[in-house]
Amino acid sequence: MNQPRIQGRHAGLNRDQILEAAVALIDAEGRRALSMRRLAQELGVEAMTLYHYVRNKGALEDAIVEHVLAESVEEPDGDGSWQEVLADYARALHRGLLAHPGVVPLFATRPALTPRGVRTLEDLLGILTDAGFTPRTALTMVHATAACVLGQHVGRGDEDAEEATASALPAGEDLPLMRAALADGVPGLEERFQIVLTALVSGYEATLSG
Amino acid sequence: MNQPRIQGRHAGLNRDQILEAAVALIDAEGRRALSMRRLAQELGVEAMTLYHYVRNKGALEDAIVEHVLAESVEEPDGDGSWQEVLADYARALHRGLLAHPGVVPLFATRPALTPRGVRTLEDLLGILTDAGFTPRTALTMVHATAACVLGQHVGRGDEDAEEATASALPAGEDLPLMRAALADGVPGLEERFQIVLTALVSGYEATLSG
DNA sequence: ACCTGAACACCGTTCAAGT
DNA sequence: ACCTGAACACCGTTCAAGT
Repeated sequence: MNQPRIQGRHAGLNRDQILEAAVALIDAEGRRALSMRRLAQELGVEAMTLYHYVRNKGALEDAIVEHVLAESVEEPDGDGSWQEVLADYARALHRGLLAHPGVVPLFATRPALTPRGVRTLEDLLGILTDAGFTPRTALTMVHATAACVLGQHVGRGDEDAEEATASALPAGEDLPLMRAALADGVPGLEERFQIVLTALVSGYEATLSG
Repeated sequence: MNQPRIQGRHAGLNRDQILEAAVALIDAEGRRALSMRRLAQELGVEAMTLYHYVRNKGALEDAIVEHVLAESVEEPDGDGSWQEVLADYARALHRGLLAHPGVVPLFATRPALTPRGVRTLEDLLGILTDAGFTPRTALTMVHATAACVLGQHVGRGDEDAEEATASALPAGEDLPLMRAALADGVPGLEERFQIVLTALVSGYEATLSG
């Protein structure tokens, strides 16, 4: 990556290389490590070079979000109940965010889900409307579900914030239920994801029959 | 706020003033405007002065999150079904985030919900365990619900990212369901919050009877 | 105790210039 | 076309010094 190179010569850079390097940098050193200068260095190039491929840092962050989404969420295969298809979609997003925890905060700032991937969305809407939801309700459900999944990942901060919660319990106070709840360890991300997904799907079912 | 003041004299600053100024600054100019130097200027003080009240910028951000939470979520009153109490909790958080959209990204980076407010949490657990949930499930439910609410707010970015979604629809493509879904305008934050809250509560109910 | 000034090692971004 | 160097207006944070 840090090969010296004759000045003024093409570096042979392209947009995807930049995005992959950016994601790799974030995965390795956290999102605070992502700066135009640092990323350029990682690519063996001067910072200004990057401005030939992205308008500015904001656009770079948008592109990173898109890149991670495109990598984890794929088009639903035709078969399976709407419940399974929606759950698969949620699980794919969940896995994508698990794989790149450092990019989660970028989702928090950037336009979010599916400026691209409209095709995937259309397919999802098809399956949901076939099940009896209106197009508008279906779209709201998909967006809402994605936002719930994202929400579970947000605020996990520097990994073991969860440990902190446990030890931050005021020593003196009388909090029997909190202590009982934490006896088998702090409920983690996976547990929250599971309970949310189950509840949402079963809640949407109730909407349909009600 | 910008009164001149004799150098070396006490500014009469305190932590709450700093936090309120910080939230006001974020509300007025967005979270990118929050810098130690800028906040200090707003308080008529030198940047370094702030370091007497907060360890560093990260600690300041944590404190802002706590401050907004404390302001919006209050202890549940004893009566009402667990469904109503949980919904009230979600609505309070929702309103708090609506009131301070600029702080939403801070929740995305910081340890999140309830380093303080453990009392509120204990009360919520009491109501949920009375209804038949185990303490651990109850805690997971509360955290998961809060994360879902937060998730709806995340990625709203600079307000009208939603408009962008509508106009970003590829002109040529055949997306009848997307277009039908968007015919009455893009489903907004409020609509997503509503559908999620309803689905979660009804989904949790199903867990209980199942 | 509380506040400041100068300094250090960083940022994103512009612009004109190199090959 | 693609890359660079210098410059501008910022950052967070340290440290020693003022009152």
